[in-house]
Amino acid sequence: MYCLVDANNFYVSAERIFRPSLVGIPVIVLSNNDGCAIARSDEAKALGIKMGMPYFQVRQQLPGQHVMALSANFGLYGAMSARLMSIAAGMGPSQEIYSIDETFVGLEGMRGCMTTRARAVRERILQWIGLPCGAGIGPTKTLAKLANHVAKSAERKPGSYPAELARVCNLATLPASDLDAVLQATPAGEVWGIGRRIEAQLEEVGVRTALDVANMDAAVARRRWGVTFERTVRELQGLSCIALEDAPSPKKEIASTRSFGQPVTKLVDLVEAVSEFASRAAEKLRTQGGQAGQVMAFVHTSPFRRDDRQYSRAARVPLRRPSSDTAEIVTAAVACLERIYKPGYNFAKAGVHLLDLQSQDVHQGELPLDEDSPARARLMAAMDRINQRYGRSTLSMASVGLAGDRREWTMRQEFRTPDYMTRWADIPVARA
DNA sequence: TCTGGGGTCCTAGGACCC
DNA sequence: TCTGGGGTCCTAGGACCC
Repeated sequence: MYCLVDANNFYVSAERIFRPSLVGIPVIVLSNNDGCAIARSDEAKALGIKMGMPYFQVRQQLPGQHVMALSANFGLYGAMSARLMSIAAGMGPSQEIYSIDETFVGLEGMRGCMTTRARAVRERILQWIGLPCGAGIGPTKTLAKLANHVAKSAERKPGSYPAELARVCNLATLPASDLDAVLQATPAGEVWGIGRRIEAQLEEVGVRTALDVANMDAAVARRRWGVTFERTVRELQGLSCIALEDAPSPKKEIASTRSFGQPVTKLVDLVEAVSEFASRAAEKLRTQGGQAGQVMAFVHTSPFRRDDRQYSRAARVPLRRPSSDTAEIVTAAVACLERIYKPGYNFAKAGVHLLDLQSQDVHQGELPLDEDSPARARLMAAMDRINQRYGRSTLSMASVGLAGDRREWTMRQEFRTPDYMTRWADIPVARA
């Protein structure tokens, strides 16, 4: 059994805690560059402002509305998130922090009424830190997510679901017919794991609600849409397929990317930007105690500027050995950039990814042999002595290959006489 | 004129091997 | 003139999430 706790309009709610004057008016929080709306208060949603809507469109469409727009303050949201998570953890024995404003809590072994418990936790969060939340409970993570959606909708859109499911919704205690009704009232696209693309494809075959999805044949689901979607179907049917990840797994990839404030065309400017991104990424890497095996950089033009010629490319370079050194990572990122840069384009975005991450504790051993070290000369001397004593190629560079006489490029010597004087096997034998 | 950033997982297809 | 079957590994790109 799982409980999903999730803050309402998290960024906006976090801002309102410190600026109560924002309560009751339309508020949106903007992405970097003040580009588009990434959080909206209920009042802003009511005005028809969509998630991800560009800010300039908000201004065009709602001239007289006095929508309060704030640039994102991620430091504030992070600090608020940590408090939210620690209070929500009291709900049960295990916890997965799923995103900045959402957490799954595992309820295994818990006694008593989970609905009551969730209500208490929700109240505590509201009272202690002022964040309004919804909570959903279900036998699988997908159903807990769905329950959370129901809890929020029932609270804010009266009539969408039974009113008693508002704020805290426990699907596990619902009679089967009521559960079916809830699933029936939920569009397929609201289900966790069903995005726009799959929703449209499901629509084509007449699958429109969460109930329709739950009634699908798992084998058919897998054949057409793959295992990820099959898991979604089975989870809706009540079979847990997605485990709680209570220990945050180390990152497999670290990225630092930005859109530009204005189009960039010159290589020098891109070199600066990419160097900056690479530095930020290297910092993050060191924070998690990791090393990168590869560095990737990309640039692309703006797909929104229809009249511009479009260009999008990425390149990657392996590091000689895994590193978290800013200088090495910047050098590699700039080398990528120089391979992909083309003049004559309006670049809108660039970024750096660090790949093949591994822990700092893992080391590929290596002799400390810089080219000018005295040890290097001794190494060569030892190599020569060994080869003199045991025969040429006893020690050689790996790039020479191991094929020996079968190598393609060696000269032809089909008629050579034996090594009478320098090879034991070839020494002539005198017979009496 | 102005359209975010950071992730994960899966799959198809190419390269390669025996 | 004729050219199989089975497998692995890697990568790019799609899809999804918040």
